Amino acid sequence: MTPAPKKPARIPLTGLLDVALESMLDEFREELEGSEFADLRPTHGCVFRFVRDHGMRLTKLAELASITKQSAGEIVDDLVALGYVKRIPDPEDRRAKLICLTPKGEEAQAHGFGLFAEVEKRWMGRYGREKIEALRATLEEIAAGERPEAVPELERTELAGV
Amino acid sequence: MTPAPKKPARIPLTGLLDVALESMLDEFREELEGSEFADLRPTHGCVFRFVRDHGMRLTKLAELASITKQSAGEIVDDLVALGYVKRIPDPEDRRAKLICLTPKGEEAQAHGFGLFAEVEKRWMGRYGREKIEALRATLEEIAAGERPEAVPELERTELAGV
DNA sequence: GAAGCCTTGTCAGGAATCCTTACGACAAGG
DNA sequence: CCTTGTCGTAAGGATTCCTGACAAGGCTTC
Repeated sequence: MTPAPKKPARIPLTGLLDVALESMLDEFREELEGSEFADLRPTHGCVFRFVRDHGMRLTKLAELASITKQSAGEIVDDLVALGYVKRIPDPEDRRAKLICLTPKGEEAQAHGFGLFAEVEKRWMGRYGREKIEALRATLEEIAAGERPEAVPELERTELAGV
Repeated sequence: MTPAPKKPARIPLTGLLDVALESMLDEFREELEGSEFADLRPTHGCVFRFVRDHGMRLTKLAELASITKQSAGEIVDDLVALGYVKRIPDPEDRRAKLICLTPKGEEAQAHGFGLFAEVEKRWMGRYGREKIEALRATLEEIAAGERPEAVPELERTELAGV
């Protein structure tokens, strides 16, 4: 009588990934709401996620974020208006502009990364440090395998490890 | 010389979850495109994800999918027009209707679940059976902890296991 | 260096998705 | 009944993202 009466019908992994992702983002957004960067909307995240110190071209950002240049342009327009990013001419190509974080933008990025780290630590307390670390390790491997260009941080780490 | 020159700055778990989720969905959608159910759009997924044999009310579906009743209604309208679902009066409440899968809808759901199982098996070959199984186990625990109502399959499994 | 072609970013228009507000129909408790 | 709340729907709007087209600048080839 132990086995289930019907086939178990495993829930798709995508459903589990989605629940985990959305739950984590909910915690993040709630905390961001209460911060001094409450004027940032979810859409703006792709910029803070991908743009680093040296700046990035719009086309590259759009490619990484898997959106069109037009959409990326609108998002950047917003962030420029809010004072988080600026466009500077690309010294290597007079057509292009580098999207750079302003000091305010860098503060926001650091704050956001800090919030994410807090949420992860909280989940470690909730589900076990080792499980979350194993989860991260596996996900890093998957991300590096499926979409390495979207996780440049990992490449550096890999290089350091080799 | 082993430690990194700068702080590692861990990539947020949300970014990793996002890459894994989108990669998996990409594989799924590509295969769905080539199937007989190519007229299904990503938005329609929430219905097949949550509606089971006995049917479900619109309000409940909207709550599970974290969207408004109006949005859910539009999606259901679409699927009714495509012949995947039907609305039947709820015998327990004359205001309500139960959203049920038609035979075609059940075929599509089974096909979709099969595709997801295939993708997962493929990832097992790519990243190791044990890692993917551990990933699933941890994600199931997280999903049950963060949003149990969105993964009813797990409740049943838990009950059977207890 | 001129012609042709590619890339960069932008503009214009539209499609898709989801929301807020409001409402009629029905249910449940007094 | 009458009030209150829930179920589903209608109408209109906001957001997000897309397709198509374009000028400006770079790149290749002759």
